[in-house]
Amino acid sequence: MPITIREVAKRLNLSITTVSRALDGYDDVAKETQQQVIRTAREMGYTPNRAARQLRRKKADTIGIILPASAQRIAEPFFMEFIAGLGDELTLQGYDLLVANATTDENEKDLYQRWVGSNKVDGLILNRICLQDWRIQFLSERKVPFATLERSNDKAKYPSIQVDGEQSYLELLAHLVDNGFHHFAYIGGPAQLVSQRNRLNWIRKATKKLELEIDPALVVSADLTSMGGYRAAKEMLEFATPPDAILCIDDETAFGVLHAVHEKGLTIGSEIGIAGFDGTLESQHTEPPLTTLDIPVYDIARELVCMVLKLLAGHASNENIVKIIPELQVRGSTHHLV
Amino acid sequence: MPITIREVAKRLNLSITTVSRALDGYDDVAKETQQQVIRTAREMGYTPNRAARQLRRKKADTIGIILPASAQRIAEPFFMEFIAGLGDELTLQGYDLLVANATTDENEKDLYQRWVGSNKVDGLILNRICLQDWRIQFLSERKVPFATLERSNDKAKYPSIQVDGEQSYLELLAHLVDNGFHHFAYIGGPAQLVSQRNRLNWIRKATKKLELEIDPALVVSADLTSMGGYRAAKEMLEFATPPDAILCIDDETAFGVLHAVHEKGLTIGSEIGIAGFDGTLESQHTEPPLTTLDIPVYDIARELVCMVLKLLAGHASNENIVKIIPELQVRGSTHHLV
DNA sequence: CTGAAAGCGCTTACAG
DNA sequence: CTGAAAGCGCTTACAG
Repeated sequence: MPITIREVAKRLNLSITTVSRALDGYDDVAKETQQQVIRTAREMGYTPNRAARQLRRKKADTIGIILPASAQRIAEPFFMEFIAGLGDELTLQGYDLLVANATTDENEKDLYQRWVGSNKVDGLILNRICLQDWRIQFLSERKVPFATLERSNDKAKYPSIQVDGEQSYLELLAHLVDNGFHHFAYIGGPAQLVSQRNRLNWIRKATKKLELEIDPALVVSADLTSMGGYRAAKEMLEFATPPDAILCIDDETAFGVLHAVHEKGLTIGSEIGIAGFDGTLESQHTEPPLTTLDIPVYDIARELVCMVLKLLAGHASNENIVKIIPELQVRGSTHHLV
Repeated sequence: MPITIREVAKRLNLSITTVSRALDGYDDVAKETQQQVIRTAREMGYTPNRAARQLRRKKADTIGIILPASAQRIAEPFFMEFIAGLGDELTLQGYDLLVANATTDENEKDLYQRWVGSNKVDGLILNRICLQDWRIQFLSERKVPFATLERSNDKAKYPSIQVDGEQSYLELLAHLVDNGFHHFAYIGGPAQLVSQRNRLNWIRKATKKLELEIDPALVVSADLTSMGGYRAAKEMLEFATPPDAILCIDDETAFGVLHAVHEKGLTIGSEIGIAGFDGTLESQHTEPPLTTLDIPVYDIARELVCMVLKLLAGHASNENIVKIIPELQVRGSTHHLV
């Protein structure tokens, strides 16, 4: 039943061509006609049919994000802020956000294929990038615009935001040393993740620079969930020489670590230090509040949207790389208030 | 460049009519023809163009959710789990989820108008229902299928899930009393919210039944954010007779309360009790873990999806109301381990 | 400045 | 069992 352009045209005794052009603001329409068309369309409650417009323009006015199967749940704070940022910026720019949560790897491929093949989205946002990432190859081949958080090793050209944490980790480790911590552990994620490789590298560089040792037995991989962090911490706290500082690949992992350490009965901030990464909103409200390397997740998401939309508009270099430097947020989990 | 039905037809020397019907599984197509069509389509990587199909069928295969302007951020744990549930169930059923985050009330109305007017979505999911809710009237008038979490006072007919916490609050309060707490506070949300009215009612009923008093000065309204909970708690902890137990409208509010109480230096679980509502994943990992009235947010979301899809399929009573009884999760925030 | 017409890629009565 | 044709609601050369 929605009103169509034809009905608006009939009411005004105009052709649908003129109505269409008036609404789109073409300048070859008489000012007065345009005014009338716009007013009447509004009065009648006309909204252009999306499907028709899409079919004609071959554009969906929609950007998609497919959460990787490896993510347990969208429900993690990081994703929440990320999606909020995407949604806000897209809405602002008149686009829509299509979200899917892949359940299995197969299902994930399927989703990409369907969305791209059926023109459901004009572009995509990717995160949790892997060192070799089939998604990047798939989309590049098909020339579908996309932007990513972190870059893979693939040779393709695409805009992205890249986290540069070398200096930040140096600051974090120096801070920990200042507060009397020496015996470091790192709880990371799957080895194929770019962020895992980078963060571990930065930690190694920083420890070398500060002339610290890091026990290989204390460098472990969890799965970016608080449950994973909990289990990993549980285990290493029973070692003969347990760590006195635990660095985590992200805040979510750190939440689980906090829990495990509380259970162990250690005083966080003095007996043991814990640090996360991301600076999620939740990290402010843990007990004690979590020291973390803060990246502006919400703004990163918005920037990624801008990158893709620029690609769509055609006025953008394909190789736009924005660097983000994490900011050390010192909170109670790594230092002792005297 | 995507493959169209025409190209598949040409390759097989068939008409597009036959190809279309073969793919849709009509039974008036020769078995063998059908097999061939399906195989060839797959080989060629054919995916039906969504816009064309939508235009023809007048169906978008998409369900939408517009997060109310009142929600500060999608980034809250509740929304995350909710959206995860919606997304998972929809993907399973071959539908897509369209998400928008309204920024202002105006913008919110606008979004509803656009999505409905332009046929972008076949149905909607609503939450944060108000006692009088214009969204429900708007959608009912236009006969757009929707399902809600909580019911408004409007007379419209629509499927919904309703939380019934009367008994649960009685259990919670009895538990608190058993643990030596008497002086209750409630930090709620805006008065127009159905959940605010209900939860406060249940608390009043329970206190009456248990012959407890509740100081009117300790019944306050925050805004369903942890910051709001933090501020409200900060304030009431300075009262001449502060509460020794704080009930919160949701977990998010409780997170802020925990923070404020930690700052005050009180021992949570013995000196003061704190309880939330929702049973979000995060509530397990606070310090101490948060006692809460747990509702299965993820499953509720999936059920709401099923309700709307049934409405779309035409085989559903419009007045399907499912009741959910919150389950008391006793954790460290309200009791003292001896 | 305005309109008649083609066509985007499908689905679906209708005819054979 | 298969195909020719209409039409979903737009946009956009093209003609006037």
